[in-house]
Amino acid sequence: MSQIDHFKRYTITSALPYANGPLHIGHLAGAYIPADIFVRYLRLKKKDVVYICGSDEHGAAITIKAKKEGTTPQAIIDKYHAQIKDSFEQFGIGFDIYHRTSSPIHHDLSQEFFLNLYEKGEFIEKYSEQYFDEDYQQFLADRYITGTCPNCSNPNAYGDQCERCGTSLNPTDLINPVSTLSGKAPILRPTKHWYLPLDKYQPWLESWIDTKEGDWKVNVFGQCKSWLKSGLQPRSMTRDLDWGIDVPLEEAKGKKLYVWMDAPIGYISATKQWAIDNGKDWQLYWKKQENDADDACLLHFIGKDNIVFHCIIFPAILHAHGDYLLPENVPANEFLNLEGDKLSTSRNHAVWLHEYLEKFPGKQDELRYVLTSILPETSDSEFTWKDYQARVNNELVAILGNFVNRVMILMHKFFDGKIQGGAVLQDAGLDTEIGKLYDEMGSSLDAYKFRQGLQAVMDMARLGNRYLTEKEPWKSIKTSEDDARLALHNCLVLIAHIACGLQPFLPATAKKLLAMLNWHKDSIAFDEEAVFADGHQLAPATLLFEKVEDEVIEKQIAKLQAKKQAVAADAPAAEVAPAKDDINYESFATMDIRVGTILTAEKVAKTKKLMKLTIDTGIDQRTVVSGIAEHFEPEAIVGQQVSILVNLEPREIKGIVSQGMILMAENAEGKLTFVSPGEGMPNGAVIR
RNA sequence: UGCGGGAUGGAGCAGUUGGUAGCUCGUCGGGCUCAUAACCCGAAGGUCGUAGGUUCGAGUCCUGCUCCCGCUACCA
Repeated sequence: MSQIDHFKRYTITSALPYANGPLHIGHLAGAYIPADIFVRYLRLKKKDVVYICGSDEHGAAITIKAKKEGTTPQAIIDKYHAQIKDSFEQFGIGFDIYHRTSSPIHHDLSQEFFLNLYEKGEFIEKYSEQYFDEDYQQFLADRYITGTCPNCSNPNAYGDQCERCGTSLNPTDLINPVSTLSGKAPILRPTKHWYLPLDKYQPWLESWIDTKEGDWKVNVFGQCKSWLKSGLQPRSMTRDLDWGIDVPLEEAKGKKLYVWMDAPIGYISATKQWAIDNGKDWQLYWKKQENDADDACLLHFIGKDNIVFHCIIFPAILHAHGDYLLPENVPANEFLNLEGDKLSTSRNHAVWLHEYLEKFPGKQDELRYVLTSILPETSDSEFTWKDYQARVNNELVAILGNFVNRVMILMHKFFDGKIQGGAVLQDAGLDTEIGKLYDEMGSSLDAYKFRQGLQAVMDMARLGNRYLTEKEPWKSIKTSEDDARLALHNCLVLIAHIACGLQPFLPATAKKLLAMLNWHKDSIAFDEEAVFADGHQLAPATLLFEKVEDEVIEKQIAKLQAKKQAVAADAPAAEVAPAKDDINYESFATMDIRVGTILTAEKVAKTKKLMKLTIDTGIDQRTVVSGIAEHFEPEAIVGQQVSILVNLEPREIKGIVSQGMILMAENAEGKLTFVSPGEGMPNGAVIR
């Protein structure tokens, strides 16, 4: 039996999509399809469940996007909220409410949370120095500051991250920081912020997380333990931004709540709105009840990038507030890759949901099926169009669609689609098998094993194909009409069961099946008996799925490649680094650059980028460690003449003392070449 | 460098509390002809990354190592 079966109510959330871009299949596989299946499953078990989601509409990335597109943040969120909501509806994700964090009810509740913690004295108030733009009279979000990366010298690094070398940064790490608002250098100015003392909650969090061992998925539990082990730090819950929810304090004028403070509260405010719209009491779904047995079961479906927020920070906020339930489970998925590469919004490497819906009308369940089959439940998984084609053709069409089609056609051919004498399952073996598969589906879903659950339902169709081949009604019809009829009636009952089992996974297909059976309504509960009355008339046979032709997927693959190339062609043009500030000759003359020759080269073990080189500088032979291993093979560069800065102070890198720096030319894509002298220059020759 | 996850027949993956290694696809052979050239049966193919250990018995537990993915560090 499931451990979560006993709850009175269920509050299910899917990660709030960020309203600065459309949805892609990675989002679906991470947080939406699993949750939707689970919710539909609970509903079939007649549970009291509310399924919550909405757009996350705050944070600096939205203002950045607005600025880039020359519009307002409000216009951005309105556009993407509408688009995302529409995609979800068309795709058939069955939220009870798809809300948005820009709504007044959400602002009010978020402020209430902040004030509650504030009045309890939970926050630590701290001043820190932050960059401030004097022209615009505002503090700058990390993303509003660009400068030279201290790591790789990329002149266009952002205040939070350098997109070339991937290093995460603090704004103060940047060399020559520039405000993207005014284009001028920002100044440092002290500012006050309110910090959530996660370190204070650490002991409580540890004991709480420990109760989840063996219950939560290993990837989630492991991540949590990892953070706890490294020690939690106070985290600022306020920001100096102009887009977001006002911090409800007089002295915090102009400050906003940290987006990860307000976003999870969005689950609660959305529930409130839903309760108002439907005459319910939202507190039953979120607050601790007098009797523990009356508590709701809170589940967050998310992708692995959100684990820390849902397992550490949000629970800490809820705990600090005190009245709220904590998540019972956070079944986070790993990532979905696409055609051998990470999904990427910025590189436009994605299958966008709205494009799929447009190009594959009426094929929502095909995508649901494929994504469910490859959900990244335990490790990252991969979507390819060839796999999509194979699964649709070999499984949906050949196994499921074909079985149904065989039965329907035979019924119409032999019996005009009419059931004589009623039909119940009259085959003990078949009955047992169906029962087993139902149990397997149920226990799989209870354990959040959606792939396995779907497999169980598909096995019902396999069972049907086997049964049909065994009974051969197309033969027995010639000798005994009753035998043929009995076999087909049993198959029809099996189809009703398949339709039932399919409901959580492929809701549209389940409805189609029920319509074909001419069932009295468009759903079957798990405890409903599959029975056909005497004289029941079946609807005409139609095909459930169509084969996917080669041209269709070739087109999609070509489209992905075209997008990639378009992005690649787009990018480099803009990226010529601006000139640095002037220096005097003396500064330049302090550098001693010589011609040298690489004598030996080997990759440094356990690093991706480092190469250990021995260089003949003419003066001596010395060791240099250089970050070029991703660009060159060691054998290929031995004997290469290079330019080397010889009077750079030695530095130990990975336990090797590096004495000097090889000069490299690098373009905007990060491609490297050696800076070498022309013919006939001896080692030790001076470069100036 | 630290942490997390992974390593199972050609490919993609299951293997719950240790007890004869499974599934889907692919391949090969056969059957069937109701069916969207679909379906059914059978076969080949794995010393479960590696070296040890615990145990009557380990894919499953423990230890070392190697490789892959993510975050982190490294690019003088």
